[in-house]
Amino acid sequence: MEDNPVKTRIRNKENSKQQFLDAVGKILKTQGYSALKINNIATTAGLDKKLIYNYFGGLEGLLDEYIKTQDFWSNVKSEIEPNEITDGGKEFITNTVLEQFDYVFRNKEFQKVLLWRLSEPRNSLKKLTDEQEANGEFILQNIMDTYFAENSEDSRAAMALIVSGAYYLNLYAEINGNTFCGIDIKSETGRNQIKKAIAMLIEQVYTFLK
Amino acid sequence: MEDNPVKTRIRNKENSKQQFLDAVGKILKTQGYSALKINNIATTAGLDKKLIYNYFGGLEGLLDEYIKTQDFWSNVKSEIEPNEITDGGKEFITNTVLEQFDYVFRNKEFQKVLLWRLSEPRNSLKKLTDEQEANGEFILQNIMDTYFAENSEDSRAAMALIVSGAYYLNLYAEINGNTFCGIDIKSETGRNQIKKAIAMLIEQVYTFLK
DNA sequence: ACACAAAGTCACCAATCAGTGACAAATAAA
DNA sequence: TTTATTTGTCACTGATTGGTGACTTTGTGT
Repeated sequence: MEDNPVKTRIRNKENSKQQFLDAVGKILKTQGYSALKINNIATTAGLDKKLIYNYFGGLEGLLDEYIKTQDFWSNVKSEIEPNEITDGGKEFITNTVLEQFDYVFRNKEFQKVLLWRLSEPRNSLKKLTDEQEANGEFILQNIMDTYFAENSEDSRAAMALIVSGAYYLNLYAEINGNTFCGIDIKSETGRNQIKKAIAMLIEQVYTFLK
Repeated sequence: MEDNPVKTRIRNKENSKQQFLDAVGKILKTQGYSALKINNIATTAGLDKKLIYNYFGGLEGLLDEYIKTQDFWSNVKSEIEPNEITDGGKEFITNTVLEQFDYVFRNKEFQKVLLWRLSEPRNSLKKLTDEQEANGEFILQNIMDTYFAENSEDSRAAMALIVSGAYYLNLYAEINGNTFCGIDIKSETGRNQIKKAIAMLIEQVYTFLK
């Protein structure tokens, strides 16, 4: 057994800061962004709320710091070499969207961040969004635009719809929704149907808009 | 000018109930569902919060009652006669989805209800969802399924993605987001691109899955 | 005019919230 | 060991929240 009758805690600023950041993630995942109150966070972190003011300048600073540390689109900015693409990126993009579809499904924290972004105006969320766009723009310009040429705008709009749909269906299925168009989004078979449709729609975009 | 030095209000229960329901809609539209506090609603309605308890049994009852009165899918359950359909419903469905895309864009209250539904588990929201599904099922069964036959599941999955995308893009554009895949969803030109893509994708579904 | 019920207001309570100053405990420097 | 700084706790304030009992005002029926 441990040797401290009176529980003593190692004091470390960076460590404590991380505990607050972790608490934010945990609360977000389990209770949603509306539960991100300063008392709740302090209790979850097991530290005093005063430290949030000392270390982050308040709740806003802590939340912004948390958002800054997040990176949910790492799979999108995978080190791809445009030269190696021979099919206009069809396979790469299909795989990326399918991966993202499953990733959103698995990662509840990401779901809540997406929801948070749809719900509350906030500079750091806006910045997160801009960074995501910047990542996507790389793929769009270097891979899709060169392939679709004068149809690139149409292809972008189609991709926007498909990717958005993949996001929405996962958020929808999580709360208050089981089926969409009669498809059970949380079931294995339902998800496979959606995935098949994603691949099919992208395929159609590539053939029709060429 | 009015004749009352001391402002006297006509006392009417049904009238007051409606004022509360209107207040809920107004707050939802302007501040989002998280601002639906009992004090806020009472102030907005210009009545005492006690009446919310008297008339609706509390905040929950009022919110449930509000949700019950909403019907955002009236254009979907338009009186359509399956017999009159000759193209498998392609034109009808395309128009319906395009209408819905613009309707969500215009109707901020509907946007907030959609967001609410994605955010908070609630029986009345679940019921609203089920009713929407039931409406959609009519179209799916009587129009699409007969046309797509053995491909009906694939067609449903594709429609789910397209409709979901139309919802998500509007929610996305409203808060923290300007562009998605480089398309400005709130601009006239951007929306036309999305609409073109919606029509194109549905067209492709109809030709490819037949 | 009167009584009575319905409609509505108000003052109050308890719980929860953000924020802060005073203090205690641990660590590092001397 | 002593001193000083950092790290952390605690108790308190003031504002906001949901909820309720006692009250006043209005309308209605006799």
